[in-house]
Amino acid sequence: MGIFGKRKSVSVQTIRRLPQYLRVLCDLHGYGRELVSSTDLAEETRLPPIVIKKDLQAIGAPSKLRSGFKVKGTMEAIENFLGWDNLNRAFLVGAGHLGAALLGFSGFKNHGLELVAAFDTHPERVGEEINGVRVWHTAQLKGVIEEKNLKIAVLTVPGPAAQGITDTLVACGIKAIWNFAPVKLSVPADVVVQQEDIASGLAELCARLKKS
Amino acid sequence: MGIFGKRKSVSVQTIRRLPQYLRVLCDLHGYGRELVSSTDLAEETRLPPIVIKKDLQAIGAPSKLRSGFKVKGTMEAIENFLGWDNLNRAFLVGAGHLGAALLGFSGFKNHGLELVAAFDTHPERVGEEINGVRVWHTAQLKGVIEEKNLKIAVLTVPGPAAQGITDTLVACGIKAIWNFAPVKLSVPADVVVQQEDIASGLAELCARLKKS
DNA sequence: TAGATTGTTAATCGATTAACAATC
DNA sequence: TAGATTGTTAATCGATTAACAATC
Repeated sequence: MGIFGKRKSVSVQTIRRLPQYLRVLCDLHGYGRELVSSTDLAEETRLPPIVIKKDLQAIGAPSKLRSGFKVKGTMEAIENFLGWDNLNRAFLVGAGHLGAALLGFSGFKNHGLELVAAFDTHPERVGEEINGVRVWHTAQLKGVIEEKNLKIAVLTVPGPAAQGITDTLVACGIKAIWNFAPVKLSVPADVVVQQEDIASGLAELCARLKKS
Repeated sequence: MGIFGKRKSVSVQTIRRLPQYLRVLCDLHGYGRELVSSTDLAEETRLPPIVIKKDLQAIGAPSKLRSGFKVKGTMEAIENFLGWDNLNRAFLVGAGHLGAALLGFSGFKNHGLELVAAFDTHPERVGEEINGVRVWHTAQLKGVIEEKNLKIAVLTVPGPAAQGITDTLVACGIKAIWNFAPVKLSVPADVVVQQEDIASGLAELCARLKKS
């Protein structure tokens, strides 16, 4: 964001496609490819080439006229745009199966997210380590958050518990919540809530299945 | 779909919002409410009332002029539209943490999906029951699928295994795949693949966090 | 009646798509 | 040169939003 005011904002649709590009670029980079055209990327992602060209242009990905986009530079542009070039330390609340699945997903480190603590209320989970991450009792939330100065929460608790935990998180000064519970959370305007609703995907699947 | 040809198709955006409405309607129905206006629903979901009105009109939800939409009838309209009024039997491949999380999610029964089998290659998982669902060895895929006449697969295997399993599934005559692996699957045109990409949500969160 | 609401049509907005110039 | 590609502008399309009539 320069001194000349904000540039035209990038659409959510574009933002949500970026990780796809990043995965392909990462592979290509591994093979030693230096340039890639939008038609090449289109083949891999099965998106229209023009969409890809526009998306990459929107985030200012470097290119060579006539030859395509620079693989390494474009990776860096995406990572920089998403802030994935430095790690955000985050923590997880609700160390059930879903929580454990997320803790076990090593890919987050490449996505700017490092889970450094987990919380749960089940006595048999508290004190455990899942994938090297200590599980604390939820009662210790405030203390650990403040000590480690954490600002991002991943919420994988059962629906009925979500709003209560959220209120605590907000009181602790959390700035972002990635919510996997199927519940609309009430938060102050300055807290970012990213809702992950698995039912939406299922609905889409079912609708497409009916139509086909 | 009447004999006069297909009605104007409902947008994916609308489809993905339907489960939200269904949840609120379900609550209201539990309280005995019979009618609900789009402004009421807007308050609960924090979507613009006009969006809700349009969405519900698009699927032909019943209403009473001036009084709002009929709670029970609208629930039925959504469930019917999504095919959630009768259960689709499905199975899961990959009984790790994420798979176990999905098997443990009882909510699917209200969403038209019943997981009746799971598959994995880890010897210590095979033969187990997770939430009452038997885990078979992946080698038994074909036999079990045919015996139970299953058409819908939920894929929760590691990325590198996804395409291989998919080829097997396609050969078994599967019609739909709900894919949680961050991999674009290659399938014939008549197989529906619903891609669930967790990185998209994270990208959106990170972009919003940077902007705020 | 007044007011809140659905029903319906029109206007707006922005994402996608197309077109074509520039260029190596 | 010819061809493939980015760069850039314009056209299209469809979702969202607004407006207002009908009505109980």
